[in-house]
Amino acid sequence: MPTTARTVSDAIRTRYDDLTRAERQLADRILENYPVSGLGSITAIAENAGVSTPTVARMVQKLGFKGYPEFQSRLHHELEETISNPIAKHDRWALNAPGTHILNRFADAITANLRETLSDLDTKTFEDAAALLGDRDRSIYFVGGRITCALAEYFFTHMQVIRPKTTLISTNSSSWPQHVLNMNRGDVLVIFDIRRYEQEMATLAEVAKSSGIVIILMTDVWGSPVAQHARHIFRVRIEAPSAWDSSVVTLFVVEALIEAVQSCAWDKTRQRMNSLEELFERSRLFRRHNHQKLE
Amino acid sequence: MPTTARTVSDAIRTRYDDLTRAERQLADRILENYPVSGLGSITAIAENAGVSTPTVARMVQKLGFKGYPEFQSRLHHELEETISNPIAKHDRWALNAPGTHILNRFADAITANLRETLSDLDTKTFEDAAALLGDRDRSIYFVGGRITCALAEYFFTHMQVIRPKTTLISTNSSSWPQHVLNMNRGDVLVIFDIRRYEQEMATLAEVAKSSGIVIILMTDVWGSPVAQHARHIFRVRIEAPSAWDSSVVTLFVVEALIEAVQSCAWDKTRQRMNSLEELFERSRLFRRHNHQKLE
DNA sequence: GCAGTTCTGAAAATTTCTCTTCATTCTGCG
DNA sequence: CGCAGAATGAAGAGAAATTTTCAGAACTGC
Repeated sequence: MPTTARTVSDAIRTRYDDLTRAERQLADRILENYPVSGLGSITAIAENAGVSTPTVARMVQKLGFKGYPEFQSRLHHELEETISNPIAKHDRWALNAPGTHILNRFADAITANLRETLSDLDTKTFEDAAALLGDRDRSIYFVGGRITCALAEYFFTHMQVIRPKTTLISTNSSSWPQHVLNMNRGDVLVIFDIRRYEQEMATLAEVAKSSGIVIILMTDVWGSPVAQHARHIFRVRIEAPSAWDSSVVTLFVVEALIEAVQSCAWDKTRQRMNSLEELFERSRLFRRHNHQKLE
Repeated sequence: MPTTARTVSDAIRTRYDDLTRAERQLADRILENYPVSGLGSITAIAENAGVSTPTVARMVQKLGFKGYPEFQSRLHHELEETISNPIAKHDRWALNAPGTHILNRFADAITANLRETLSDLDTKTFEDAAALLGDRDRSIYFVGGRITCALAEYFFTHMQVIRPKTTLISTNSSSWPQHVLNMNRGDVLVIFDIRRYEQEMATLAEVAKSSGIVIILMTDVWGSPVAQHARHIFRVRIEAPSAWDSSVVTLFVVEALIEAVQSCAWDKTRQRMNSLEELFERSRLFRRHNHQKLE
């Protein structure tokens, strides 16, 4: 056992750079369901990772173990420590932190939020919203509040790659009138409005709706005033053991929507992404100049 | 496998009366440290209980298993269920959608990412990073790439409320030199660099480090080139059933850090937040003007 | 492209594990 | 005490796992 690493996972990570392709594939698989993954025989672990047994044997030796049996016995000991420690039972996510550590409390809260949000979420709302966002005849606009503008931006950045006609509206409401002016009947406005609802956001929604704009709203369970103007509403749980609300589940919904839209019309998207790739490549060349100056 | 018993321990207990002296001694030993005791080979378990290997072989057959391997594999499965998080076992999150619906697949992937990230995360890294970010003597700078700049912005927006001397650096690298110029020894640079690592980011890190700037890096498990310059590294799992990587867990870490920093020096933070509240109130009044115009 | 190197898995060699046989030991009872 | 019957473990046969070898594949640098 290497003296530098305390656990097997440490050993794997510290030497990850030295591993070969097949070995990394194996290492990833082991870490994926750690430490249970190492329970079975060398054959089982190899098959599970889609590599040959010699690869496993070689890697564990590379990691500093005498052989697979020693590797496995280490794993057994770690497992034993995790299991026999009563706190370790279920409620510990970060293995080397107490159950009350902020990381563990946060993890509990977020999974609860995710579970509750999803069990409340109407699949039809999701499908319909995805279909709207995927409709290339409609322009899409994104707007968020002080905190949520980062989410709007994240959503926008991805959608911009996937399809044309996407616009990010600044959080600063003074720019809103001209945006509304540009919108056409049937266009889609994605609004993020979460606790500390901003009154102007409701006004924006009202005005937009009366111009025939379709509104998709991301909000919390208490419901923003925008709700009455929105066609599709995502009510997300945002409670966290923190002075702040959590945006993790909101981001989850955003990412799921991105994937839904993307897979909807993969062919169209693909070509667009390739073209963009090239452009990014070129702009990277541009930027290399700047970085010369930076040095 | 006996149909009556759900678990191995059940099987042992229901047939305990039929066991012989040596078998009971063995059974007791197995139950004593269940289910970890059955991790090793039949030889190990026999020695541990002070009986011979045939005794073990006979007993497991008596209990209804075909042989020791079957017995052991049952034990492994039980262990696996105990270890892995019960919430993650839900095969359906969104109740009215099939298990293969994108929402459910995403939820599975994200909880797996969360679990793996947290079990790999060194608590000390977390504490140390939080302490750095909470140190009001140091200026904090945030920078992200094309996708991750939204995360940097989210982090920045919160930290800005919590403490002074926070700066968001534009993704556009042409602005970087002047920022580096402004930084002082001991200042903190939070870098988001995830897959599709950007070379200039590594250059920025290198330059910053040589000026005595402390770097905190949020990256994926493959490791960005920035890693060699960073003092604290958060390796986050980002795999999702999508053409895109998931930033959900990264955002989780960010929020946990925000809360850790905030609770660190709550008194100082509180006063600052109150002052800010007032300012926001006033600016809201400003904005009401705009919205009058909007109508 | 090509030579040299590294990586990889099939297969054989080796070790270890599991199970069965069988002789020995133990237990209960007349 | 001695015997029948069950229980136990030593030893070996057989099975499975682990390691090593080696030849082909993949990659790298020129």
